[in-house]
Amino acid sequence: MLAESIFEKEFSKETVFLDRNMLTPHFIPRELPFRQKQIEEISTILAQTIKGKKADNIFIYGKSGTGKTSVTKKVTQELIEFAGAKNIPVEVTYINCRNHSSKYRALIKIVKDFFPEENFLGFSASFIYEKVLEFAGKKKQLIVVLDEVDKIKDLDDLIYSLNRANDEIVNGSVSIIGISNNLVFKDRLEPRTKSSLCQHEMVFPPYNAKELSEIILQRSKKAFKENVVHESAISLSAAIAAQESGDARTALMLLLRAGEIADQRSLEHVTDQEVRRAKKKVEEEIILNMISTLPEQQQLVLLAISNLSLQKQGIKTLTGKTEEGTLFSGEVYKEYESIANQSKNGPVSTRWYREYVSELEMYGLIFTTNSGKGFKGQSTLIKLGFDAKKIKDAIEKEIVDEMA
DNA sequence: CCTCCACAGGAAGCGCAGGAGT
DNA sequence: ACTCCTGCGCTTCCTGTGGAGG
Repeated sequence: MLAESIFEKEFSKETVFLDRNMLTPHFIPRELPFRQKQIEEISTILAQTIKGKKADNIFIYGKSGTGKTSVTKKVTQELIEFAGAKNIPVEVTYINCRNHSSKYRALIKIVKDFFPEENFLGFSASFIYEKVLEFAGKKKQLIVVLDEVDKIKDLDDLIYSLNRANDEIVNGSVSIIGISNNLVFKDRLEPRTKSSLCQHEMVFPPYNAKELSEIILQRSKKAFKENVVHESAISLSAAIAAQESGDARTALMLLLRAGEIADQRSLEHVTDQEVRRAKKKVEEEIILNMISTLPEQQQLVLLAISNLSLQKQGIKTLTGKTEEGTLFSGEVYKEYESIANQSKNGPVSTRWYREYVSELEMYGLIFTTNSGKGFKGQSTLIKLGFDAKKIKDAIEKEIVDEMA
């Protein structure tokens, strides 16, 4: 088929969406339901900056998809707008620490935001620090948002430096907002870092099913064409997400995928059937993603398990019935051994193989039970958690990629 | 009952990479 | 630039468990 005709076909294709961006994680809605309290709290604290004072540092904790980032971005955005209109020097810089995972990289990101035309890569840490001081020293109130703050390796240093800035500049200030979904990480910090970062601590609770369905209802009104999405599809998405995590992102992702499935099948409506299909698809995506991040040897173990699952009928118990897809630990190791012998690093020892197996179980990729009575000796019975063919394909593709 | 088999899982230690100290 | 240290992935060794078979 000619490219042109593909474009034409895609272009004229009927779609259930008005604006699918409304359902993606990057989108920040104007209204953030059920977060009024948190918005007020943060606004009150940050309001100090428009009076020319330093705001307290804030530490925000909550599981993923509870609106931490959205609330923070929204509040700071409004702060900037307000300050801009009144000509008050307030600046906000947002840093996702996953991409800027050290003090040095975070500082670079800060100065780059303030001096966009200059390039600072390669300059010494102290020089960059001076640049931050220079900028804040012009009677500026800086707010530094550190999202996924637990990803920073030398966080103690970074917090210390940013705080020290407040002593060295007279008319400006530097305030920090730290965001994390990992609560235990702050116990590893130095006490003074902790007390400084946590001047105000806030917890964002997960949404319940009712809240979730209201949230996604609101968004789906703008994301989809009118009367396309059935009410039951909304409540099902909310129920699934609430049950799993209370995570708004999951709920929206389900609805987005459900819409895409409807488009693919040229359906005019999104019903709970599409949501169920979407759930399966999202789950598969997560699993395949998980597999691709597994260490190579562990992938081989998993490959051995899926190979045998496809070949064998199962094992027989003493009572005579066959256990579908269940494998002995020993035979899996033999299969793994022969696969691994063909790869550049040989197989690991049986001891370590057992560790791999129990790890795979922790990830939920396989199920294991102790053989207990009915079998020779004591062994682990292994069963694959998902479709063997799909897992096999995924791993084999992964291995080919690594060779290339 | 004893021994062998087939495995589970703890303890110790080894080699290595990467960060800290100097 | 050098050593020193430490965590990590892994092997080796070992003790324990429980059915199978003599």
